[in-house]
Amino acid sequence: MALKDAPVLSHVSCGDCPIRHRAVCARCESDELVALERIKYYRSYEAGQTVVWSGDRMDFVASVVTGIATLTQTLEDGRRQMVGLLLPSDFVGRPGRSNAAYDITATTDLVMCCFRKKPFEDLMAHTPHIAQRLLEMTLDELDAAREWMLLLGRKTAREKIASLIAIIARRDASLKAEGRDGPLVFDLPLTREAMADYLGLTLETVSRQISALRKDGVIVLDGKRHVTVPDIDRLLLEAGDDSDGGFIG
Amino acid sequence: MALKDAPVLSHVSCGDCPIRHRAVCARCESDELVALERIKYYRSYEAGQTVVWSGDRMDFVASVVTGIATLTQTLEDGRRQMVGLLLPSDFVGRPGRSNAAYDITATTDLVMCCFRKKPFEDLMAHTPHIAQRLLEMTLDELDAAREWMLLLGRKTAREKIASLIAIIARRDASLKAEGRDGPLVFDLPLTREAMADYLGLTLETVSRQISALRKDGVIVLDGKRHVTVPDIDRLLLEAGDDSDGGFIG
DNA sequence: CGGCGCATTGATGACATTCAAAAACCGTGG
DNA sequence: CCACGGTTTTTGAATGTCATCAATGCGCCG
Repeated sequence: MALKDAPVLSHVSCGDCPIRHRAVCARCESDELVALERIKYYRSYEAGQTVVWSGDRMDFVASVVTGIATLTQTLEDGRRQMVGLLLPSDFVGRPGRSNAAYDITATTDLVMCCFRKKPFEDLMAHTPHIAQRLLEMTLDELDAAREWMLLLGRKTAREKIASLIAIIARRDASLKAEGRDGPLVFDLPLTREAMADYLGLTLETVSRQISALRKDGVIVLDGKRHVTVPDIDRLLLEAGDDSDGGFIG
Repeated sequence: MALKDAPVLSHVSCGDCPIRHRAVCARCESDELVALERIKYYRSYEAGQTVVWSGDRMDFVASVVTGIATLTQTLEDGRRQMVGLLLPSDFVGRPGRSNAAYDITATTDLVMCCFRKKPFEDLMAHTPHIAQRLLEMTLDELDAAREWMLLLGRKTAREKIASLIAIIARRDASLKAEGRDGPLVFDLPLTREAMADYLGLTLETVSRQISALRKDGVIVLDGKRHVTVPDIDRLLLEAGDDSDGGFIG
């Protein structure tokens, strides 16, 4: 288990950072990195902990180093919708805004590399490489949000589940950089309830559709969380996406 | 055929541009504006025309000057979801990408201020004010997309319609900068079908819910498109949003 | 073992979709 | 001015998908 006794990690050199090449600092030269290094600090959260509540003052921005966090919105009567799934290297918070717009929750044990907002903004003004990278990341997130909107607005429950499993499978494969084909094997990092919040469904429907995909042989389950995808193309077909599961040039 | 007599508008000075203070050029100094002015050109499209198809090569970026355009995604079987609603001053296209990710359609007559991508990217590299503004606009769009995700995933048909009308009403009021209260009056700039694509509904459901809101006195219709909102708070209540309809500090 | 959290399964019903038809609207041309 | 055809919108009835309510099962830890 994770961070029992280390709410703040010891200082890790940026050169050794696992997200060095993907995070907001990806494009920085070594002198820029030194400046970032000077103002950074780590925070960790246990699975289930809330990082900030929507509307609360938030005096820092951060990169996810390890673990997974979610952004969610809530209607007064309790209906919840996840609007962001933050994986390692993703950026948290918004320069130029002082209060959080969403609830941020750690769904696994989580470590973030934080910068107090003011110093970060000042640094950004002098460091185009940071602003450039942040723009690029934000545009990617916008694309992801739009893909997600298609899912929420137009896909069936079964397609939603298949899509989510495909997304997780793809991410996992890219991380492990596995051999091209052969069955994919991974763990679902989300509870049924979190999946429901992601997909705009109830947890019962999520459970039913997962069972259905299992029954039809699209996925194989070992326990609640451990998944094998024997045929990724079959899964993508079920997801209803454009043939290729495709990316843009 | 398309653009009867004005495929390219006469050159308008940036100083006189109606979106000068809100578009991607908003922060530019006069010398920066000159550089932009040198590479800009206008294009117009008639209502209903497609600007580009998803996947097509797109060698320019642009700002909407007047009119409304939409971004939509389509599943193979024809299900469509709008993922962006582009109003005057909104930015179209993505620096660093050569092909369109979405269908872009003019839903009204449309004028755009275009920049060929390469010169724009070069200019952006030397002009932090443009990149800064673009980042800010992209972050705003991301927030809007997330609000939209909540709508798509969790709101009922009636709430979706009320939300859309509220969004249009708010935008319209901010444009006309009207007296605080008193009934709001405006036109819906979208067909029932476009609303359905926006909201993840069928056009029949859109029609039914609009009728229901009319029957309940939440809105007053004059013809198909002309709307009066006698009580904006009532409408916001129907939209199911956070009490204030609110913004973040 | 017993209790707690998470997940599955079942029965029922509400809400939105689908299919179908009628009505209202718009521009055109007589 | 009105008639006409095409398009958009409204309305109706039947169907289906997913939500809701409720009970049961599973795994884990004290």
